[in-house]
Amino acid sequence: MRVSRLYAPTLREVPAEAEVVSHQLMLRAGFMRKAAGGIYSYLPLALRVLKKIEAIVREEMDQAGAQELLMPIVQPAEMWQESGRWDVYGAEMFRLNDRHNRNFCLGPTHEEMVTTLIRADIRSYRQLPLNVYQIQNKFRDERRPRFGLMRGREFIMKDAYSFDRDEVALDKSYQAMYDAYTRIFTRCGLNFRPVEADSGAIGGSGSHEFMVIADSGEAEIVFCTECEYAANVEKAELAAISSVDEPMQELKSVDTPNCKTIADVCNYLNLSIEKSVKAVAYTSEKGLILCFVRGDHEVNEIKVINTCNVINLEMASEEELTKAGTVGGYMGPVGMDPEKVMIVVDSSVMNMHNFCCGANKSDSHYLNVNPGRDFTPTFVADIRLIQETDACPHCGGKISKARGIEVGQVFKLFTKYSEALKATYLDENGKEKPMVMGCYGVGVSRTMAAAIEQNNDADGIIWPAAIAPYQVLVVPVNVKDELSSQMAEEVYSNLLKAGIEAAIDDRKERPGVKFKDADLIGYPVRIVIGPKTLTEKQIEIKIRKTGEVMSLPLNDDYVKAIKELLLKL
RNA sequence: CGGGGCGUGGCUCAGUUUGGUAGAGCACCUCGCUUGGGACGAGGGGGUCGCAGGUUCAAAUCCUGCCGCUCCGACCA
Repeated sequence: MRVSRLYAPTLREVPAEAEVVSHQLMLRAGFMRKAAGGIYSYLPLALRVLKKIEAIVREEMDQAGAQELLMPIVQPAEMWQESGRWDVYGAEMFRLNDRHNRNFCLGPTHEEMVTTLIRADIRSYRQLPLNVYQIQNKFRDERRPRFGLMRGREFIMKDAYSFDRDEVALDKSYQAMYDAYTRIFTRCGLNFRPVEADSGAIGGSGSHEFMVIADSGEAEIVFCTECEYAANVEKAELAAISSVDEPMQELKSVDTPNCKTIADVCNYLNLSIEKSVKAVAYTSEKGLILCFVRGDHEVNEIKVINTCNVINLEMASEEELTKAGTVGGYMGPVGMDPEKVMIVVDSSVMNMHNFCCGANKSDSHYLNVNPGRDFTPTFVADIRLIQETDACPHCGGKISKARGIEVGQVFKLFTKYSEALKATYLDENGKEKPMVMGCYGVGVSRTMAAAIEQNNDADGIIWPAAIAPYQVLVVPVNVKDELSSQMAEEVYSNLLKAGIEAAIDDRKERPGVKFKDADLIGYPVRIVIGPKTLTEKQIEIKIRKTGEVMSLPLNDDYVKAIKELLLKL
């Protein structure tokens, strides 16, 4: 590629709309341009990176026994109605009508499509297992598109779906995908970690997310410093904390004027925060949900959703609290009717004795509250968020927190869709059974952004060589200097002949401009050709990642040397 | 959806308080000069000031409504 012809307009200044570094750099380096909120055009450089990532994904998917196909983006409403998700999916689904006013959507995912496809063609256990995948644009009308490609409304995704005869076979398919994902992200040169993930209503140990470790990541993960355990904080399971046993004391009401937070109350009553219980109120389609955790703990909303088996969970309004006979800041389980309001109590709270909590009226708390005697929960469950002071749920070791960008997820669907959409097969006894499914996603465009998030410096992007748009840039320092120009062309052409993806900056620009753009775009290797080294019959090689500069003699060996160098980047 | 901020040439922004000729830097075009880390000089092109109403002799500026972008909270590759 000749940079003089390359459509990659670089910007000197950071566009005001970009907040995170990957977004800023992709705009500045001429990789993409915005069409609307969360919707972008990929310019040639970005497309090359995407194709590199896709090629790696394809190789590993094919290797793992999956077959590529391509399903429609425009999907009829009927199959979504059949699975029940047409109404559940809500505002996030891009919907449209055809000229006959029939309902369609732009595919946010393809479980319905693939299941209705497969059910028509697969009838026998002999045709299983089957794993199909596609790479395609997905559409989700996000509440809040942000961070450039990290959360777009249109994005590129690889989605795979496995069909097996039973759960044992699903485990094998799942493991094959898990291993393929590990290879994919390793080959992309990313620092990532698979973590246990919430699998929602489907339950079981059925999901892992692949997280690229980055401070700008939207997800929070915990990992053990002593064993292999790693999980999304949403998922991390916690055993009930036991408390020191002590005799029950008499329930007592105390005045706590203007003590609306747990810190206020403990301060005012001179009480240890571990002797207090705080409440968080939510509303859902099943009504009000009051959650109780120890004062120094936090509620994990995902766990609440799973425990109560609800879909929508929102913070309750003061009005709703009044109606339920309580008041914000002074909520407590004592005297609440578990028939009218869901009372969800964290299992650690059930081990506490003589604790303090709200009395459901202003400026008033109870002391010496005891589970069993003073209130009846609707549910007792692990509903709290893991904290860094907690022990590893697996080995009891010390845990640490980090942030991550979710670039992939593997998920056991079991028979959720095959039952809803009647995708069945006949086993060897002629018995009809639902296929056991799994689904596996890679955010391709997000992976590109994540790679930048993790690999950049003040000068620009530092592409891992495996996914760089071009691997080598040849820079003639001054195109008017005939010898430099000629030698640069020769080196460029030799690199191309050797199968190296090279570009040459043949623009009539000053060297500073070319160097700045080279760093910004992030070519892994830069070769500078100018009088300074040419007089010694050498070319200068600079490694973008390390800043290391070396000279190579201008003979037949330099192409080989560069090839070897690239393998190490 | 709720809450904040912002919409002025391609990009970054000034001008809005106090209404009166639309500006700067970068980018772009021409010429000259320059060439190892975003040079310099001269000349030039490009803006319905987000949109629609209103107030006024006069609106980028004041008023009303709408739209878009962005950040903070509930969702997810």
